[in-house]
Amino acid sequence: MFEISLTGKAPIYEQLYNGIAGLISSGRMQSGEKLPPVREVAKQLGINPNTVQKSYFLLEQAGLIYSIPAKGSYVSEDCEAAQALHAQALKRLGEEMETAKRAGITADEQRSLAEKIWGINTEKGDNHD
Amino acid sequence: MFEISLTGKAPIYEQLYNGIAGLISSGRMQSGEKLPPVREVAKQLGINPNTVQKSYFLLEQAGLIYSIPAKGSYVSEDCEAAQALHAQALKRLGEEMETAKRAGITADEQRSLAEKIWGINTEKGDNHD
Amino acid sequence: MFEISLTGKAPIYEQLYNGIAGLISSGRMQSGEKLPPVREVAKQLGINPNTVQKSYFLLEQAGLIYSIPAKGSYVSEDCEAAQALHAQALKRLGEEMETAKRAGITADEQRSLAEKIWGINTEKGDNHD
Amino acid sequence: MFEISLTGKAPIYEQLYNGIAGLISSGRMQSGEKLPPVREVAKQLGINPNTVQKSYFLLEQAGLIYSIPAKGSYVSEDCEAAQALHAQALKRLGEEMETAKRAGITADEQRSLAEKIWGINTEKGDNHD
DNA sequence: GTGGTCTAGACCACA
DNA sequence: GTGGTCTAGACCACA
Repeated sequence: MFEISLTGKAPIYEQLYNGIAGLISSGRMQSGEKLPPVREVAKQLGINPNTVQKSYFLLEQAGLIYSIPAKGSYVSEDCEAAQALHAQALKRLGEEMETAKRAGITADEQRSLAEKIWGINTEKGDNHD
Repeated sequence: MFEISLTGKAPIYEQLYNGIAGLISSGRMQSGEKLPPVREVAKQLGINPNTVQKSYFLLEQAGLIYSIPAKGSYVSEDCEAAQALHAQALKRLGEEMETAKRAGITADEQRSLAEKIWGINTEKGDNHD
Repeated sequence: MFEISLTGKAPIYEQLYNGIAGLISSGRMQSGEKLPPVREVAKQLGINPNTVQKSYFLLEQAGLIYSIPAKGSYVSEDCEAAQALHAQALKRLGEEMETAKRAGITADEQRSLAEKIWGINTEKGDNHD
Repeated sequence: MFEISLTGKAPIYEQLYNGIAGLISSGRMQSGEKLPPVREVAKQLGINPNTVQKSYFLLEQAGLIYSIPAKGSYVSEDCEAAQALHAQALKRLGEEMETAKRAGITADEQRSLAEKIWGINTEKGDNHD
């Protein structure tokens, strides 16, 4: 369902938050789609329902989902929140690139990395415009 | 001298470590160059000398600096450590790009960001605008 | 017909109760007027008939409406209940004003707000601008 | 220190949040002022530290305070958040007034209430302008 | 069954 | 001592 790493440094609730937020902002979860119940996620991931609850709570606060007690949680129709999230992801990537540059990563290294991740990156004569 | 954020989530000693490591791996601090004394850094940043000490200790462990008791700490001549650091920065950038992609950042957005940071990527003969 | 918010924090039955109670205490629903049938309200609002039933039950308990089995529900002639409701609304507004004051809302801000909602407060002879 | 009602309907963490937020937005807690430690508040109020933690967490998220692990929590210097809070309190008061009006509260009743709470409300010839 | 709140209590990194 | 995370488990209102 969702993926988390229990050994990683990032708190579980944050991993879950980011994972779900990513699914929403990238369109892999659609507006109105129902999220799995708190307790089920907890059972599947082998973590405490409280931890899942925290993630859902934060997602709701961010406007990405809405919860109806006794019914369930659903992806929000509000696309403002998703757009804000996208802007935030962009900002973060920019900051990380700054850090990388400061650490001596060259443009070539960056570009080669990006190609691996996003696929061939329109190097020469492709008219992607 | 160095920059840290007291309110940020990252521990102070880690921020300091990363900051200095970046200066070294990117060549802005040269081999043999003397680092400012622990106590001075602490006073300037308004933090506990123990915290600075921890950062220096970790930098020494990583092979990036060496300390001569009663003299001071110096940037290491050993370039292995710097290379390892460089590899690590690359890895981290890769991970962040993965995360960004998962969050819906497109190749185009990434490229445009990279160009702002590293300047136009026209190292060889590619004329991609 | 009536308005409710499924995503809001307040329980549906409470929203419905308050909405109808407001219509009665403000005179927009008259004594003896027939309320729409439980099932119809439920269908229109897309909620469970039990939930509507609960609201009607509470309205009846409060003396604001009365139900005749197999005929329907009607706004009560009893004005005691409506008066009690009015007193309750007053009390609530007072509490909210206390909260607002504690949050730093000034008398001026309050007054300007009230004027927007109730219209210019110039009932008697006061010429305060 | 702070006040909460264990019998009220509003969740404890929310009462605490609102109480502290009010102190900040109304200027009774100053920028940079230290908040009492989570555990101490919990002990004084006879509630669980987790509940206090939740309030502090939300206050930090709202930008009203910032927490430095192992040091403490402090009122934020950022006045944007406090302004947003003020705007929010205004909005809420407006909504409550709308509700009150819908429930049949008259302008006179409202004004008389406001006078009790904010003090004499510049009715006639006072030149508060 | 569902989301939400809360307690009791453990543990962690950090200062 | 401090904020922060997490578990285990209880209980609630509501649908």
